[in-house]
Amino acid sequence: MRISKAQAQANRDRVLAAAAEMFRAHGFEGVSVGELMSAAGFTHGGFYNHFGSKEALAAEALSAAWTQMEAERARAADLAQLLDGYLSPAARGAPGRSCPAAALAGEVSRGPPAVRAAFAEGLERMIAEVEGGLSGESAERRSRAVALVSGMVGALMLSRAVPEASPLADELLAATRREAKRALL
Amino acid sequence: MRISKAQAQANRDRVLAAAAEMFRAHGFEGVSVGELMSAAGFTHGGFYNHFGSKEALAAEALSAAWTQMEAERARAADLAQLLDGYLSPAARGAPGRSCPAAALAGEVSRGPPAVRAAFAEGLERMIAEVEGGLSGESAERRSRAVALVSGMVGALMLSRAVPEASPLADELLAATRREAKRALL
DNA sequence: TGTACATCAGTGAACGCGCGTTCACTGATGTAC
DNA sequence: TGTACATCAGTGAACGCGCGTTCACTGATGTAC
Repeated sequence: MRISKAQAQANRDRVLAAAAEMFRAHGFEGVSVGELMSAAGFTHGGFYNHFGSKEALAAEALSAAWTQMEAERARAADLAQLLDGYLSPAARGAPGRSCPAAALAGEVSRGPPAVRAAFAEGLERMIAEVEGGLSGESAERRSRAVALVSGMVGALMLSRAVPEASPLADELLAATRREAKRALL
Repeated sequence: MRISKAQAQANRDRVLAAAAEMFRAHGFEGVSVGELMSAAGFTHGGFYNHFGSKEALAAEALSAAWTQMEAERARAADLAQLLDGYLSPAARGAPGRSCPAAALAGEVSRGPPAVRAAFAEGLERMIAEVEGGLSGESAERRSRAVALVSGMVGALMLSRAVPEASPLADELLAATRREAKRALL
């Protein structure tokens, strides 16, 4: 049965939103087209009415995830607050709703150019935002922002890779929070 | 045809070494049992004479990769040299022969407990080694080492995820090298 | 030391399964007149 | 405004394929006597 254009667009958005969350939670390879469509409330066959391939969706979902994360970041008053949110146990336990880089960097590094480009675009915006929260001379700020973002992403990833509820898992988050704040002052 | 015990052990080691490299280069899911055995010079059927499952091999190969990386690290005279090697374009281009954490953290975070345990064990040794290269008061050293390792792993991963040969790819490596060395002094 | 037999590493065909993608079909929506 | 027809989003069966794993078989190695 055909559907109104507005409804079709809304349905497409539902699939994209499900992908942005599920890909972060389980990885690109950990989610099938069928699971994705089913989570959005459809059967798998209609997928190709909206997206050219699973790979094309991956790039688009990655961009959507970055956009969503920017809205989240905008709620932090300053860099210290952003750090506390980013490196929190809550973020650790909700990969589907937190940083795309921490969730997907590994798969992206083995992925197609379109996905890598979407990844880099969002990462650049995150670096720019962190840089905006730093004080000091300009060239030095950029370098510090890049290193800080690397530390944030690395800490969150490692914290998730280590056995759940191990002391090291918490230590990985706490150490970067502490050292980063020390450097901010 | 049956084979001598020594030969069988050597063959098992060949498979394990191939796995330690190929898993890092292409991810656990990016390498099939058949490809693995073929790279080691065998047909796929014999795999289960040596390993209980692909998953069991993953845990063992991860440990092997960490051990190999420790031998590599031992060649650095001090922390600055270790940083330069770890965050080099050469390491970036050879994931199969560099840090298991930077190559596999994402998949490990969605993996079984045995794999996560093997991951954490190697990571703890890396942290301890970095801590040994730091000066200052003890409790503070540990925290700095944990944050430093997070930054190193994050920078290498991100550098690989971003489009090849982009300025950002080099910048990610350079910024953490620079900021980490500044903090060492 | 020599002989007979059990063991088991490696081979390659076969298995069941889930995957991404295709396709004929349906019927409400959009459009031409 | 009403009518006839083309369009196309969603459905569900079907496709070809590669995967992890199993299995019967081979024949050199290891072992018991």
